[in-house]
Amino acid sequence: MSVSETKAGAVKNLQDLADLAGVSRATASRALNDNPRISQATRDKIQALARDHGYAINRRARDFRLQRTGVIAVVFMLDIESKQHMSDLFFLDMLGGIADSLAERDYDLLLARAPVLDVRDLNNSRMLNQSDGAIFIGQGEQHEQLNNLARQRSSLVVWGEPVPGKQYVLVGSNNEVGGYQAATHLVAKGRRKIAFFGSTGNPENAARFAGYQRALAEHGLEFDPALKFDIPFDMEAAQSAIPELLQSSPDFDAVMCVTDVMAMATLSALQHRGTRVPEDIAVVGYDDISLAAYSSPPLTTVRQHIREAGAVLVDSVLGLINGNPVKDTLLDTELIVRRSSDTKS
Amino acid sequence: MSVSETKAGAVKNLQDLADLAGVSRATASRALNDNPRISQATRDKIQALARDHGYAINRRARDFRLQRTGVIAVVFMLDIESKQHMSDLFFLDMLGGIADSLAERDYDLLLARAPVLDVRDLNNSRMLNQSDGAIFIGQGEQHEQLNNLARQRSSLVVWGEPVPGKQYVLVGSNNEVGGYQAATHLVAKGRRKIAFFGSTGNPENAARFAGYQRALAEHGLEFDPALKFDIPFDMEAAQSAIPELLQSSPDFDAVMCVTDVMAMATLSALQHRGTRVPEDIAVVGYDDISLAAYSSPPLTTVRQHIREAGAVLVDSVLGLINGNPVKDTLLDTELIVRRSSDTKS
DNA sequence: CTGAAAGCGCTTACAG
DNA sequence: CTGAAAGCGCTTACAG
Repeated sequence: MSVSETKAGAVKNLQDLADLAGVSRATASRALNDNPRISQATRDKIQALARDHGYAINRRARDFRLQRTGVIAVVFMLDIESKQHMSDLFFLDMLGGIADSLAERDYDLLLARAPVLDVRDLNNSRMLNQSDGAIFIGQGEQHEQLNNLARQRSSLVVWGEPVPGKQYVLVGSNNEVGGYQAATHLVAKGRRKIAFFGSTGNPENAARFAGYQRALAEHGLEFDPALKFDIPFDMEAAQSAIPELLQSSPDFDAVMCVTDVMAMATLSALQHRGTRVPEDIAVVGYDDISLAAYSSPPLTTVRQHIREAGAVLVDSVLGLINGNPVKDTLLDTELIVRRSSDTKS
Repeated sequence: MSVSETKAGAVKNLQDLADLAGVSRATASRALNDNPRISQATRDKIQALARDHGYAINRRARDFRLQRTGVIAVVFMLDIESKQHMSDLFFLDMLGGIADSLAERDYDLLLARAPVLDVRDLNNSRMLNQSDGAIFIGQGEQHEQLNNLARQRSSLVVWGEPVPGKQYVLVGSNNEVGGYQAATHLVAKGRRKIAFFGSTGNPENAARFAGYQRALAEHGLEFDPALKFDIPFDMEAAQSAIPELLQSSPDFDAVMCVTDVMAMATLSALQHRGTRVPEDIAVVGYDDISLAAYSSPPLTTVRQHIREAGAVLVDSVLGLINGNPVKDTLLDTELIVRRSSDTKS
């Protein structure tokens, strides 16, 4: 028993802990890291001491010493022309999935500071220089810039659509099949004039559109270019564009939207002009964001397995960091039928 | 992430830059930080050199040396009983506001790893020990635990409702007034039987409820306890609870919901059973999340100025870190009238 | 106005 | 099995 057992000396760093245990800093460090070179007895004793005194290794110092940052940057690529927002709910759901996976692996998440207009600006930015790796969500219209980045930096993973000539590791879901599933479902429900809402300026949407066209062709329906509408991502713009379009456009009996958020804006606009959904016009979205089940009516949509996607993105970027070979991943999509396309749901 | 060394002498640290400029590391450091003790000429020269060679101060090392982390932790307090999710859109909007403000101030954002059940668990966690300050969103039912934390750690700000005896800096909006605005609006629209949807287990909702009661009283309406419904935050549970409640409950001609997300679930349930909104039942939400304008019908709601709130939270926590006196802030709420309560909107 | 030196809290090759 | 020492990239009191 020492003279005074008061917790006079708070254990604030490794040196304090080593002093307390009567060993060197080196030994204390190894013991805490369970290095087998240290005797089991010593390890136990030091670990117990750390626990009792509420000491935990200072991770920033550790990372600094190990020349890693412990940080993964997450960059949301926004479609410039269409003013897509970070508040797109799909992005936010995705962010949650990534955050959880990173936390499990003991990495921090650094959020992109601002909408990135040009990836080149990132090259010397703090964001990329001071993270161990980066996850880009969406390719936007910057495929080439991403390729350049990938050539210079090793640990970079992109969520999106595999485009020819890409030089980065890609994780995505099968957009062509997703588009095909949505359109095929509408055809099966007896719809014949199926509109397509959304810009196809980025690879993901272009693939969804290709799937839509394939579905029409396979079912003997002719694609009518007048039924393809370039709706902006931006909710505000979409909200004003959609009613206008509904007024002047040829008739259709179904709409396939390129995101759920756009589909919800469409529902609102349709119902406001007295159109019944799904009786008059069926509506299908894309993503299956968490709110899709709770719109009125609940939204039929193509589910992207977002949480799983987050986990795969994290696994992939950490694989690259650790120098492992990492392959592309394409996740399956899944049609979720709800009342917006099916009175019986 | 390391940049591949194409240039012969890549400037990767302060020493390299100093060598290039023919000065000491100390001078280079001071020059980059625009220290007036260094001659203007030297400062200009070194800063230009840094720019030309793509060198930026390694912020991790700098933070480490300065014994700060450059990180603010953001912790979302979830209402346990009612299984509130982080995906509540209000939280996500708030997160965006905080992220932007922190980025402007050159701080990183560390996201809470998991739903926090008991704040005490955080006390020795990495999250709090290795950040310069923390922002808690919502008090949940853990007011006391927050008080304990605040006594031990200085730089802590809470978003929520001012409750008596709190020992932490608080930022919030005026929930009592918000509730009052919502209910008063419904009364003004001629509604007489106004239901209240939501759990009042946390201080914010309790205040909204108090405002609702005050509005009824001031307008000579009697509060009917049968019209107060304890709806869970959890969307899934809410979705199943609401239809049930609609079936067995006394009649009402309006509903005030404690969040927009709940209001959207209510819209969906009401319309599914054939109730017209707002003709039969008017619905009012709370928060004005970005999707509120795009539901069908668009949602009347009490706006919390979320982006501004994020900025104030960040200013407050940075104020505490810098040792400045920081006062509580109560932001105003604003009634936003849309079609869910007003056919003429 | 500038520099040499110490040190933030760790880890690890090297030596014993 | 354990320790002394170097060093990650910076900043700053101290000295000149």
